[in-house]
Amino acid sequence: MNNAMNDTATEYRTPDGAPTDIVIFTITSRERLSRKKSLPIRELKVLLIERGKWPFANQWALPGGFATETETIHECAKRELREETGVEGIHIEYFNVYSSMGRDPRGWMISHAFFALVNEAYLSNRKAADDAAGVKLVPVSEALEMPLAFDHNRIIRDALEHIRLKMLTTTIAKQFLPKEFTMSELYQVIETVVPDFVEKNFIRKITSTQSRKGILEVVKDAYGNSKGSNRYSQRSAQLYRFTEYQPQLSIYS
Amino acid sequence: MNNAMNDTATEYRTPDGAPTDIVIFTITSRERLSRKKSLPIRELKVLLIERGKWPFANQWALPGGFATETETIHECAKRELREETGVEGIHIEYFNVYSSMGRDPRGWMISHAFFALVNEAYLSNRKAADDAAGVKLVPVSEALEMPLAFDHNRIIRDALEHIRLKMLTTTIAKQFLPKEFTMSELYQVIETVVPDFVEKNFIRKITSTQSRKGILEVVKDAYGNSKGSNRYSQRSAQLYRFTEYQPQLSIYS
DNA sequence: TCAATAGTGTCTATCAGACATTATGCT
DNA sequence: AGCATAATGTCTGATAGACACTATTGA
Repeated sequence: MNNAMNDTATEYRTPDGAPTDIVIFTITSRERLSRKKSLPIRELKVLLIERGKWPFANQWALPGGFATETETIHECAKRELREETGVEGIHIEYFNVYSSMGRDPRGWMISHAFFALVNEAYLSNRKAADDAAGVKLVPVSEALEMPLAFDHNRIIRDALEHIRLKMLTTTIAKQFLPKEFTMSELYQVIETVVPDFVEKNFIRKITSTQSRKGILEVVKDAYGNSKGSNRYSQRSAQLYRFTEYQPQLSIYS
Repeated sequence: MNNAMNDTATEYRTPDGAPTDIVIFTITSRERLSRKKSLPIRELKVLLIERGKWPFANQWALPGGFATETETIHECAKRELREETGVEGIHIEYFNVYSSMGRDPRGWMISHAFFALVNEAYLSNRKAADDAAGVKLVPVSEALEMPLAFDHNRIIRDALEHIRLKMLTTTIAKQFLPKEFTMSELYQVIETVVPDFVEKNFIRKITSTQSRKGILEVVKDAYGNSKGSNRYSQRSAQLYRFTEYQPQLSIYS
């Protein structure tokens, strides 16, 4: 049995670096021009930075940077996320490694790709400062069409596929929402990430279906009265929040 | 914005190697002693090799090896799998990276972990040759208790968590089954990987539930008669096979 | 006949999905 | 009143889950 692990590593050429790339997703929302009280237009965007140096100078790329030997890949990603957006404690998740030959003209680079989900509110203050510094939020559909540095188009495509799956099978939607939200906000967030999501009786299912009602809970005020919001409509809508509960999905049951 | 990606990589210390580790799962089945025609005892096992050299000489470890610059990490894993088990075209999937400091006394090693699901039949011929060469199949529960090399206990634990989730949400069960199988075989495989899986009306659900009946199809012979097997019972059981269909799971519908 | 597995009948509460209808409250 | 959003009523057929029951056939 020929097992390279039994040999010393020094016989081999070693990688020239272990960078991380982070696909930072956010959902922006803006009021519709026509009316004040109506559901906002939401858009899924990804944060890109403009490269200053070779390679791919002046091209747009994903934020990221090289890992050092004193940190794990995950710690590196968290650090880069903090440096790029100034936020911490945000949902960040590893999803794939990119290592094809020639993906980086600087040498043999094994890149570790993460995605992060950031609430628009966290980025808003940061945004003004970044406008001057070659940082922008781009609608995902546009980003996929741009000529990005390295294999970053591919990485964004893969990340998008991941968060679409996760949006439907986990409660990551909460990353894009305030703590308390209305059903139509939740529905819009899901729709924004997964465009072909259609669920006619959405409210009913969540609220009156035995097996699913554990996901959300009604928000009540100090007196036990249920709390509503009329941000988007005249009639106020019930506010909900996510619980800790994550349903077990199975194709066999 | 301090972005390391804009600097040249050569300013930094580089990793000493990019190994892959592969958690090769298989399900062994053996006849119950008491009776010939009865459901076999199935066990989830993982393939371990005995290390010959420093570090962790004579300790058991996951198979794997160093990637070279001319192959991707995924290609490396496939190659190692082929070298260890002699099989190709098997389900192999990347699931995490391990990079904590000091995980490998040889230096800064960023290890990429895969799991592979191999049908017992593929390994059986190989097994005799390997017995002499420090290769063995160990029940997963035992492997987790053994003092394995590196952080391989952790890697196996993570891999197990992954395949448990995948067993219930995808059709990877087919990797452990022959092309045509009975319901009780399928049920046993699921049970073996996910011990607390209980589904009383299993057969009925798969066969008569609109939304799920696309997963499996009844096997028919050349004359269109449905085909059965009486390997495990006197009364012959209907044979099924997986279709290409994978149901979409969602917590919201 | 028994043992071991395979498969069906039947019942109830719940759910999915469609569609119509009503509620709220600002302009 | 008109409007946009929120929420409920009502119907049909499908499903989940439980449990009892019948079927098959080698030893």
